[in-house]
Amino acid sequence: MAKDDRISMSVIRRLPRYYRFLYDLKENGVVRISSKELSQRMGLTASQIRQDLNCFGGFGQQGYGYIVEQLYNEIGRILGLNVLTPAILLGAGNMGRAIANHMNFEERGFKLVAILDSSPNVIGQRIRGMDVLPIEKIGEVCRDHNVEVAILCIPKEAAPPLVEQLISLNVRGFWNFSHYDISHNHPGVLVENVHLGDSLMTLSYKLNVDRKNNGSLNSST
Amino acid sequence: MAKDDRISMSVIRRLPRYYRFLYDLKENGVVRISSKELSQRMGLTASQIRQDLNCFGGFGQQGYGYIVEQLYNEIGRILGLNVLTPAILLGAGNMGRAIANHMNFEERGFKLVAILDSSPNVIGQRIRGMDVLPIEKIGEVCRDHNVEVAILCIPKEAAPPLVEQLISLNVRGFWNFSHYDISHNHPGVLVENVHLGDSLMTLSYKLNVDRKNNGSLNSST
DNA sequence: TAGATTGTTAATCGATTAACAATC
DNA sequence: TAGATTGTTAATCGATTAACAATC
Repeated sequence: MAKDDRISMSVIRRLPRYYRFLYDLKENGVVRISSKELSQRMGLTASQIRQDLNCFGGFGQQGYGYIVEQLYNEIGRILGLNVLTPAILLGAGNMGRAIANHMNFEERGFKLVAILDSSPNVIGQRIRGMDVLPIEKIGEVCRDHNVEVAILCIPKEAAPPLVEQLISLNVRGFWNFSHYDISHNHPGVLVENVHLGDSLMTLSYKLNVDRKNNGSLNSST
Repeated sequence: MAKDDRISMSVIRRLPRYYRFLYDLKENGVVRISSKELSQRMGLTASQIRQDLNCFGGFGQQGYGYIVEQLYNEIGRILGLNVLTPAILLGAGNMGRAIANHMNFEERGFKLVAILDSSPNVIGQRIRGMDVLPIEKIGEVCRDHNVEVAILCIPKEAAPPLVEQLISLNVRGFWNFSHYDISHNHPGVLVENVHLGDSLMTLSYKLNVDRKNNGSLNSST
């Protein structure tokens, strides 16, 4: 349904944000919106919004704008949220537990089917209605549930061999919270990195630049 | 110390990753590295690495390369990790607790000075050696510790008024895990957004594109 | 019809890559 | 010195913005 197969990541990464804003508009009973008004609310240019959307098709009506609910649904479909991909979570430490409890997987295109860990302290604990399974069950779980995605909330050192094993078990996507860089080591595998430490250091940088340009006119966003 | 004040975010966002790779090299006893070898390990071009580093100064030696430890320290300094900015964490739910326990703030340029929440269920709980304080103490805490940064692990609805209050208390940086978009509503304020839901939906998109280009030759990274 | 707003092409801007002279 | 590799300029590539004809 896409007009072109090679859509740039810059465009893709804006889609979830459009999706959030459209959801809010929808909830507030807004029926239609023009690229101009949406651009003002989101802090973008109207041109960019129209360009982005037209990568996937003409969802608007000339002279009228976009129907909020329809556009919301289209973007959800483009993001593939209608298909629930089976995923497992590896590592039930602080971060793993938070992700398991906090994320709304079903509304983001995933179904969490199991949580696994290697530590006897956490195996058997109950998280989000699931028993934490011993890591040894990984093969069984992947086979039984056709697991396609692994969420890595494990220490860096543990990552490399686990990634190898998971790939051999037909896992082809990773939501990676570990400090290990999967991407370029494994071409063909789909990776979304969440490097929280990197994000925090970026904020540190911004603060420091701001300090230098101190009392003066400036601030970098 | 920067050669130019306006360094693009594309460059900045690569710095933490350089920092991680250099740390590993350092730990493995590697003393010097050329842009070429680093580029191969990181999956970048050597050209890009040299361009990036030269935004901040000439850290290398012609004919030799870069001294790993020195470059590591320089990048740390550029990121401002030597200055510990006082920060508070708002919201001691799953995500807030995970962030408090999991993040190595001191090595990323921050010092976590307090955790606050509005729910009687969590107020008084002990997290990382700190009692969770009632949200009403926010003014006192900000004043006493010269808090510059707030980490938002709160629901979307709670964010807007809190952000206003925090700005009036001289908080000028946000590490934002909430679904509320601070950035363009508050120019001049420094924001680093961590939209985990957006990241997850992006992964969903990649999987779906891959499904379409199925058995065939392709996969988008 | 007149007014509004899209879809799309063209112009601009920025980021990445290539090339090479400078120099350790 | 010869070889290696940087720092930096020039060329290319991609992404954003502007403009406008198409059309609801």
